[in-house]
This record gives sequence, C-alpha cells and structure tokens, in this order.
Amino acid sequence: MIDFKAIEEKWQKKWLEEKIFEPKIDEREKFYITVAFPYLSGHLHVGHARTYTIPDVIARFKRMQGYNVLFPMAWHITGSPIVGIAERIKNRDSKTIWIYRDVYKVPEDILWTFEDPKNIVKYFMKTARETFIKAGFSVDWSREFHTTSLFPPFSKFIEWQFWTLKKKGLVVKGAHRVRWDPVVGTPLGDHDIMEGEDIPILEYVLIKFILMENGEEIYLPAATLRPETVYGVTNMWLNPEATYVKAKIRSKGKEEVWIISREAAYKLSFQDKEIEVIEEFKGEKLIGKWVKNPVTGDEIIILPAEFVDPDNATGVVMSVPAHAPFDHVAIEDLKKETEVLLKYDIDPRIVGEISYISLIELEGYGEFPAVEEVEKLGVKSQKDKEKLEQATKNIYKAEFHKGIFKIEPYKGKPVQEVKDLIAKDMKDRGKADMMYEFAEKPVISRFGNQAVVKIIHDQWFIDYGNPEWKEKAREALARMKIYPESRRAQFEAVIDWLDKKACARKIGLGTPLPWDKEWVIESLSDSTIYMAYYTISRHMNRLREEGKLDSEKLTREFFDYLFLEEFSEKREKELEEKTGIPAETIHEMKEEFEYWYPLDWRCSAKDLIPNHLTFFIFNHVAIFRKEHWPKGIAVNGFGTLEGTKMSKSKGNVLNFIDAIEENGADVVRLYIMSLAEHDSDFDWRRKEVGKLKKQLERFYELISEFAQYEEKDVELMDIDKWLLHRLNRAIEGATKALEEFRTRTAVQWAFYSILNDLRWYMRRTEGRDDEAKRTTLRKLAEIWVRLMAPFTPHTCEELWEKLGGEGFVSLAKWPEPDPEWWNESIELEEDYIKNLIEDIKEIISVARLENARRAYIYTAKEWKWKVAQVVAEKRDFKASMSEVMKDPEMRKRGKEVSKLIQKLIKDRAFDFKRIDEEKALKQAKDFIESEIGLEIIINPDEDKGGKKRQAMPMKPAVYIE
RNA sequence: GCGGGGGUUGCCGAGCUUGGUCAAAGGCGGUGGACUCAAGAUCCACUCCCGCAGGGGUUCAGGGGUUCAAAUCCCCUCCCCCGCACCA
Repeated sequence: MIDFKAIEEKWQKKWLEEKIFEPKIDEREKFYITVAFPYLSGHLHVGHARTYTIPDVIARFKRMQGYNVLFPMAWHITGSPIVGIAERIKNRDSKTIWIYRDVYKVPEDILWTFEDPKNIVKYFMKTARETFIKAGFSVDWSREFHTTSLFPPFSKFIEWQFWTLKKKGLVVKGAHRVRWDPVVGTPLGDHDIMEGEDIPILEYVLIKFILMENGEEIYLPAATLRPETVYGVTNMWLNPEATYVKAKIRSKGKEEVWIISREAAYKLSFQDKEIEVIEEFKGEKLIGKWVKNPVTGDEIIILPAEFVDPDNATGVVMSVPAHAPFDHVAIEDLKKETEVLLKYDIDPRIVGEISYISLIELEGYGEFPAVEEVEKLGVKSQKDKEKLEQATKNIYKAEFHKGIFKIEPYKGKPVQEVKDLIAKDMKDRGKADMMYEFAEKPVISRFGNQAVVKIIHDQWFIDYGNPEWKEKAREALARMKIYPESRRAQFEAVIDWLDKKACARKIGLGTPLPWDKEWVIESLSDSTIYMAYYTISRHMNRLREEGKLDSEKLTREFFDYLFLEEFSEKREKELEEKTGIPAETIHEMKEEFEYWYPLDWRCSAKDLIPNHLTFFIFNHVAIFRKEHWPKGIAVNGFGTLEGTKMSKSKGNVLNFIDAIEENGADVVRLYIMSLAEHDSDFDWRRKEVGKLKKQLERFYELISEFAQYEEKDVELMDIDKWLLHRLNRAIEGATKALEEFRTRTAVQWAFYSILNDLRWYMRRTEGRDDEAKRTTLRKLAEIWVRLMAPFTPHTCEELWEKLGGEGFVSLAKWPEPDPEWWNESIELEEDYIKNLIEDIKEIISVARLENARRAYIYTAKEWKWKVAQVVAEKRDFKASMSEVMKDPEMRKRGKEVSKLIQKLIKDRAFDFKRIDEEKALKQAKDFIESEIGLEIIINPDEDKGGKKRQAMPMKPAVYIE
C-alpha cells in the first residue's frame, strides 16, 4: 500500500515552507485567477469542492506554463445566516445542533461557544483553511482576509467602494416592498420564512367603486388582477359574513374614506397608508346597495357571495360574469336562491335581468368565454371550487395571450397591452390604487408570525437599472470570455433584467454604510470588487501584523490613488503623511494592483450568474478604468451524492474534508475533475471513487517502476514511436482542454488516454525488455507526471522526486508535443492492425470457424492505392474515372477500376493516407498470431477462397481455414 | 407569467458551435474468459436487433422540413430542470 496521506502531508508542508505559491511581481507574464470566496456557515462539501478545485487546477497548469500566477483566497462572513445560527444554538434549536454536531462534527466544547457568531466564524475559517491546504490548493495565503467590520482594512475598502458608487449616482434611496414580520418588525428573506417561501407577491389593482352615503363619496376598492375587465362589471360581491371596516385612508397627503375588509385595513397599513377605522360591520349591511363604476359610470348592485375571501386583498370584488367563471356561477346560484335575495330585500328580478357584457374576442369561444368554460368543465355551483379554479385559470390564460379587446377606446388591441394601459389610466386619474398581496397563504416567518407585505422607505439601492451603466456592463461582457460560452445568453438576459437592488439591511454582520451607519451593506453587495483588494492585501496583512496599520486612516483618497489614479511620487508622500504607511509601501501596493489587474478569470458555480457574477461585472465597469475590466468568467455545476441532491438540513452531505481524509486529496481532486465538464452537474459515487483510487495507485507504481529506467540514445521500434506519438496527442489534447477549463476532457487525455495507450503498448511489447522500451517508458514517465501534476499534485511531486526532477513538479515546465514524435502513419498502421484483428475475430465468430488453423491476409495491390488516391482528390465518379483512365495500365482492367471507384465513392473514402501495409503486417505478425491464435500467412501467391480481389487499401482481404 | 438551459443506446454521460469518418467516446452495471486453492484486484472480449466471411437492419423526446447525406441545421408539439432578488 502506498501511503498517500504521508505523501500529501510531506508536500503540503514543503509548499508552505518554501512559499512557492506566494508570487511577487517579476518579469514574467502574469495570470490572475480568483474564485468566489466561501461563506462560512458550515463545512464545504464535495459539491463545493469542484468550484475550488477547478481554479486550482488551472492555476497550477498556468504556473507550469511559465506564468506568474496569483491564486488568492479569503472568507465571506457578511450577512445574517451566521447570526441566525448563533441565535438558534443559543435557543438550543435541536435541528441546528444536530447539523453542527453530527453533520459537521463540531466538537461539543466548541459547539457551545457558537452562541457568539464570532466563534462560528473563527472555527470555520480555521477549518476551511485547513481543508484547502489539505486539498493541495496552491493558494497564496499571505493575502488571506475576511469581510465585515471585523476586518477593518477590508471594511475601509468597501466604504471606499460605496462612496465611489454614490458619487457616481449609482447608490440611491427609495421605497421597496418586502415580506415583513409585523410582530418582530424585520424584513424576511427566503431563509427567514418557515412556510410559504415560494409564494410570489402579486400586485392588485384596486378600482375605487363609488358609494354615495349622505351626499359623501365613499370608495369600495375592488381588488383585481384584470383591470381591463372594469368595462364588464355587472355587480359587486361582498361576503355577508365577513367583517368590513369603514376607514379614513391617508396616503400621499390625501384623505379618503374606504370600505374594505378588516384584514385588508391591517395589511394596507403596511403599504404607505395611514388607516383610521371609523366603524366595523358585517358585509351583509351593504348587500343590496348600489355603487357606481368609476370608469363606465354604471350603477351596479352589491350582491352576497361566499367565495369572497376577506383575507385576500381588500375583500371587495367586482363581478365580470362574461369573463370570470366564479362570477358567472355565483350569479347562477343566486338566481336559484331567491330566499337569500329576499333576506336582503333584493328584488330577484334584478339578478334575473343581469346581462353579461362581453369585452374580449377570443378564438374558439363565443361571446361569454367564462360561461362556455364552466359548461365544458361541468361546474355545478360555487361548491365546485377545484373545477372553478381550473376554469378561471384556463380563461385567464387564454384571454391574456390570445384575447382581443372589443371596447373603445382600446378596441382591436391585444388584452396583454390593454391591461396595463387601463390600469395606468385609472391610477393616473385617481380612480384606482394598488396593493401588494401574497398569491397564497399562509406565509409564516421563522418567528412563527403571519407575514405581510410592507413597503419600506429610506432603503438604499444600487441602481443596476441605470441605462448607461447597463450599456457599459454589456460592453464589458462582450469583451469577456465566458466558459462555457453557452452561458453568455444568460448573462445578457440578467444584465437586461437587473434593476434597483437593495444593498443594505439593518441586521447581520457587515460593513456599515459609511454615510448612514445604521444600515449594514448586505452580502451580495460587499463582494463585487474584492479581487482588487487581494492585490494589496499582502502588504495590508504585513503592516497589520507589525502593528503599523491604523485602519481609520485608510481614507477614500488612499484607495483612489491605489486603484484609480496614475503613479505619483508626490501623492505617495502625501498619503504617507495621512495614513502612516511608508510611501514606498504605498508605491509597492499600487505596483501590485497595476501588475495583477485586470483579473484574468473569475470562477464560480453557476448559481451565482443571476447575482454575484453579474454584479461583479457591473461594479467593475462602474469603478475601474476600462483596462482593468475583468477578462473572463468560468462557471461550473454542482454535485449530487449517490444520485441525490446534497442538503445540509437533511444531513445528506459529504464534507470535502471527510472525503479527503477517506480517499486522499489527489483521488478526490482527480475524481471531481474527471466527472463532469463545465456547468453540468456531477454525481459522487463511492464505488467509483474507490476504483479511481486503485487506478491512481497503479499510476504511482508504473511511474515508480519507469523511474528506475534510464534514457539511452537507442533506435526505437515502431511501436515505441507509436507510444510517443500518442503521448504527443495526449499533451496536445490536455493542453487545449485546460486552456478552455474543460477539466474532464483534460483528465481523459492526461490520464485515461495515456493509461489505455500504455496498456496496449504493454500488450504489444510483451516479452520485450530492451533499452528501446525502457527509454520509451522513461520518456513517458517524465511527461505523464507533469501532465498529471495539476490534478494530483502531491503524488506527482513524490514521483517527480523519484524521477530525479529538478525542484517542484508544481513549478516544472508543462510538456509540449515533441515535433519529432509526430508520426501519423505509425498511428494508422497500428489502427490497421487493430482493425484487422477485430475483423478476423468477427469472421471467426460469425462463420463459426472455431477450429480454424490459418488466416491468409491479402493486401491491396498498388493500382488500387492509386485509384484510391485519385478518388480522394476528385471525390466524384466521373472525374475520378477519367483521371484514372489516362493510365493505359488502368485501362486494361477498366471494369474492375470502375467498380472500385464506385465503392470508394459510396464509402466516402476521401481521407487518403498511405501506409505500408505489408511492412506493418510483418512487424505485427507474432502479435496478431498470439491475439487470434491462428497462423498468419501474408500475401501468399495462392488465392485462397478467391478472396484476393476483395482487398482494399486499409482493409486487407482475409481467408480463414 | 418572464428569463436561461435541457431531452442521446440498461443507467450516468460525451457528441451537437464547424452536417458525412456515428450504432454513436468514456464510465457504471451485465455476460463470458484469463489469472487464482478461492475471493478480491487486475487483464481480455462482448453488451440495439439479425447474420455459418469481415455484412445488413432499426435508433439519438414526438412530428414535419432542408440536403446526395442529420443525433447534428430549420419549424412545430410534448416533457424536464434552474433563476425571478434584497437572500447566501
């Protein structure tokens, strides 16, 4: 057994000691790659491992190619989840404790310190760093930092970023709707919601129907998602059993009196409305009264309906029976229940005479689509709720997409358009208002309270909706490389779609907004340009360690100079005065920024495209000069575990660190890199990992063995040359794949393809043990180890040492194809032999020739090769024929030639490459014989079985007896 | 609803950008064989259907089209996944 663990520790120690991954500026070309730093609310699992392994592999590859590579790492602790965890630990929440104690295996004595969020951060920062070191990541740890005010120099950097954005008018104040816990008084993110986190918020239009009471206008705001149907209202619905209120509504300096459900009054009080309830009463009080449609002026009656939910929007509903199944059915029901009407003193004739108003032309339906749909689905009464809902859905969808409006002044326009026009018009003229409401209920906060929709003011936004900014972001994207390229469309869509993004909140860890300290910059907003901070972070850390850094003095002008201005000795002197940092150091920082920027690659998992990665583009173009705009983004997919989604709350995770402990870092790295390409997801399977481990052991053993060989200057045999040629191919394939972040293909070339070729080579050279073979294998070993080094760096360091390589393999030169090794005809010959063996085997099995003794092989005659060459050039029967027939020798066998050309054309054998078949056969004779267990006779004079003429170039005729 | 991406042979998953060399890589699973006292590991062969001579047939969600030629290009239909924000 190979002790991978010892090997890994040995090299990790050496790398750290010799600081080989801590680059300084030098004359080499730079390569700067970063990955989205992890949020430390727990351990990283093998799904995350992919995100971090890819850039490490690329960094290692580029380093070997001779670039000066910077690959830094930091930690993200901004936001509320960590605070929330601390809270739940403090409350002894059993699930949280289970996750941290049993899934993340946090020692008990440390677990209880998690009541303080700082300890969570401390613990996971330490373990994450250990994990990354154990994974063999070639990170420059001298630049490590973390976010929030707990790390003042970075916090100052974020303050600078926000001042800069604000100065450019990109941070603005405004109102915004949020889900809100009315008891605790806090906005609710997805993580803060216990039930109903998927429920969307709808925007209802409230159409203010007019009720005259003692000469005074009172409004009944009917809530609707289809404002265009205001033209088809025949009556109004109220729930007679529900409690309604009459209330003074003050909004935007105006005061009106509304009648709405009691629940609505409560909910509207969170939506910019001041509400003063005058009286409370049952809905029945209003049944039978008449109200005026504010748009058409029609007088309509208020009728009772049990389907009206007082807890949905205003609890006031307008009735459009021609286009709303619920309304139609309710009217039909009422027609049958005259006693109900009499109870409210309503003349049943009024209901009987309600005439439907058709508004929308809909293909496939007549005048009243709702009526038809109700009949079609067989709805009997209001009790058929499910069917009614289905009918409503069908009609709504059909009318919205295909409906044409029939009423002036919107006649002939699609409903889709009219809808917004009418809503806007009503609002502008004060005839309508609006209200936010959950599409479904309940929505319960994690504190156990029923959530409401609140409009909050004084909210700070980053204005991603700014058109000029968008334009710049588009330009930057167009100049960037995106891997995989197929994701570009999504980036474009996100840039178009992004609008004002709330950038600060009142809870959680973070950097306070510098001009409004009660707000804390939220986590997606403080992580957009920190790649620039890495460039100066080494110096910051050093100054900090030496106690020479007063973060309070890191002013805006300091960062302005480093990141935005030209070099200036004078400025450096001034800043030395102001910051206490030596001018020389300031100069070095600026040099580093100018050297490393722009960022070459940003890596992340695909889930960050709609937010972080796009914000990253936006913020860079807003703040930095064009030459510092980022150059590329590479996104990767997730991972599943034995076919199921990883989820920490279900405990279905494999921690990255546990996977490493169990299998070794190199195995985990190689496995993850080989599983999936780009942004497709991979599936972690224990069994396969075990298999890979064995293969890696084999790799180790093979190279160890080859390391004992010496390279000599000897004549190589064809099969040796074949292996070297194949090696060239592998080098080329792996290099090209890595350039495009295609790790899976790269592993296939760098590992599996060589492994397979080697297997074939060993088979072909069985029994040979000469200097040529040893030399070949030794050459292979030296290249193979380097090709594998980005994937399995520890193992390769160890093997590199065995091979007597200079220094670290991590810094060794990436192999390039040797021009002298290219040899396509040898490859073709080898394929030729392989195909022949397969053919013979097939013949034996199909013809059931188990007792055969000999195989006669006939290669194609010279003239056939000539014909093939002509056909390959002409690719056309006539042209080939006339060309060939110029040769009198050919004319003698005209018929045969014509047949051959026909066949070649049919087979589209246009890829003409000449090999010496007989030579290849002779060299491989012993091998073929041992493979098929028959005696081989090459090109005998006797035409056995009349097969001779079947021989084609690259496909010899065979006769077996 | 809006936006992004997919449907490939038992399973996973390449290939589709630049139509032919695609019955379609690789892995897993399965079958047979070598090795072994045996198991494991390893290696070899086969793994859509048919075939007593290296061949033929039917496939790449479904339907239609372009082309000498389509898994690959175009159109339509069906189905699936992901995002929609103040949340990491």
